[in-house]
Amino acid sequence: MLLKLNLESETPIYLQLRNSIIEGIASGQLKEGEALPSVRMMASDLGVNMHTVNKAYQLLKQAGFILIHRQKGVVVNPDGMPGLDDEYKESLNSGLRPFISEAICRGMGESEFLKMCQTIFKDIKQ
Amino acid sequence: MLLKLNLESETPIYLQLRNSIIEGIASGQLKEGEALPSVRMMASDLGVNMHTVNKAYQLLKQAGFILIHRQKGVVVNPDGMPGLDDEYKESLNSGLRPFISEAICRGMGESEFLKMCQTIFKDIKQ
Amino acid sequence: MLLKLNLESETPIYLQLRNSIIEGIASGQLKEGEALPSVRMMASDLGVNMHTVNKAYQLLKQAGFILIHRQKGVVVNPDGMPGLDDEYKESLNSGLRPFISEAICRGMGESEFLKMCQTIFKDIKQ
Amino acid sequence: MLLKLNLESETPIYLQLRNSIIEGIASGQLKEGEALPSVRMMASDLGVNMHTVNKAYQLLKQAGFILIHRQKGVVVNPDGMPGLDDEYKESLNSGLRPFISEAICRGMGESEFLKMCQTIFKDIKQ
DNA sequence: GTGGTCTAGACCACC
DNA sequence: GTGGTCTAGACCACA
Repeated sequence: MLLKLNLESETPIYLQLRNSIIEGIASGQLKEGEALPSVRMMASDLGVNMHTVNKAYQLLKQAGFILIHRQKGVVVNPDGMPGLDDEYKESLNSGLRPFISEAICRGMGESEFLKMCQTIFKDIKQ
Repeated sequence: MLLKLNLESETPIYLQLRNSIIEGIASGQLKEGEALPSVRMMASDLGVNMHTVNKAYQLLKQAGFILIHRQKGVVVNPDGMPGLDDEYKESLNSGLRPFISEAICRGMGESEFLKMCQTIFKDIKQ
Repeated sequence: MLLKLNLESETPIYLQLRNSIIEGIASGQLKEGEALPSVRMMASDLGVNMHTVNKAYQLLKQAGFILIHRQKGVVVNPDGMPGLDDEYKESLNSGLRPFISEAICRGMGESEFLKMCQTIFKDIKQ
Repeated sequence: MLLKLNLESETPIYLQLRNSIIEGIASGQLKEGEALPSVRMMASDLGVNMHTVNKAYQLLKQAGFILIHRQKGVVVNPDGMPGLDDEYKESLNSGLRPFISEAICRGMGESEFLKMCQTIFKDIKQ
């Protein structure tokens, strides 16, 4: 799996990394139980600091997307992904709200917005 | 118009402010041409620093949502909002992508996601 | 003579006023010895504060472009315009420098820049 | 590269700084990809506040002259300078107009004005 | 170490 | 009164 980082983006690298891995899982490129490169390996591959990769992994582990075994390394959680609890729905809601507000201001209709979402869905699932 | 800030959020205050004002415009609570409180006024109302409010205003000005007259103060852009240019669409796309990836991972179906968006649309427009 | 003000510009109104009057003289629309509206008159015509017009007039008077008689009112200096002293040349030089620097950075050639100046010359002189 | 500031000038420090850096790029003293001092470093060098330097950097970043990496610091945009779009030409035109008007009033001929521009061009490019 | 954010308080230009 | 500029000093996120 190829990870794309934009070192000049406003988004911190560790978040880009987190997002890329989640997108990899969503798209099926990373399957449950599949191994991920070690922290050092990925850091070296991407040319970023080890701490940066570690931070992304810790975020993913804490949310339940991956498991980190001291010896066996890092794997996509074989017991399934974290679910749709209320806390997540609430955070998703808060996260989307500013995007939708701005879209309305700029004159984007609801249907156009939904269409864009559908396009992204298709694009991720391929 | 009542603005709600969460001083303990990870989102910087000036961005929360920016988002709240955009939502206010989207919802129609703030109409084109309507005046906004002066930087000092709003800062005092919200209990934050003048410069924090100013930063939010500058962002909104730069994007074309508001006009800042040196003396007359701040008004919602009476000539209409910024439009749907490609640059914006691109940024919207990039911004939504991580949310959709995570939603897919967590087992949220496309229809459920779209429904949530529709709910937010309704909620903002009231 | 019709003065055009942009109340939303970054440039202070009194400077826009000063510049417009100078351009009027340069273009020949205002001739030496010709009368200008009184401070109150012009302020009322333009819908701006009296002090603002006064500030523009004071600037023009100090530089020698106009004369202000307590009774007779304001006239374009009938004894001719201020000349090309070294101080002015120096200030012109300093003022143009940033424009030329940026033009170079953005890839505008010297000839293209000079052409733009010539166009402005023609446009003012008509 | 040596920057000269005039703390008593009417031009705000952050603008002087912006102009100096642009002139540095135009003259070739600052090359594309070259690093600039950190905000704190430059502030300390110049004896001004960090925020003043930051404001200049933010202006330059927004216009596309430099890139700001959160950790690596500031560099002259290695992908080249911003181009000659219509918006810039318009602003250049508006910026030059008052200078040309005044030059005409003061009896400076078109050729003399163009000559001065050429001199500045040479002076910057060296 | 870097830039990002926030505060507190000051003076000035403009109208 | 408004926003614009500048200072001084603080804490945090990031790498």
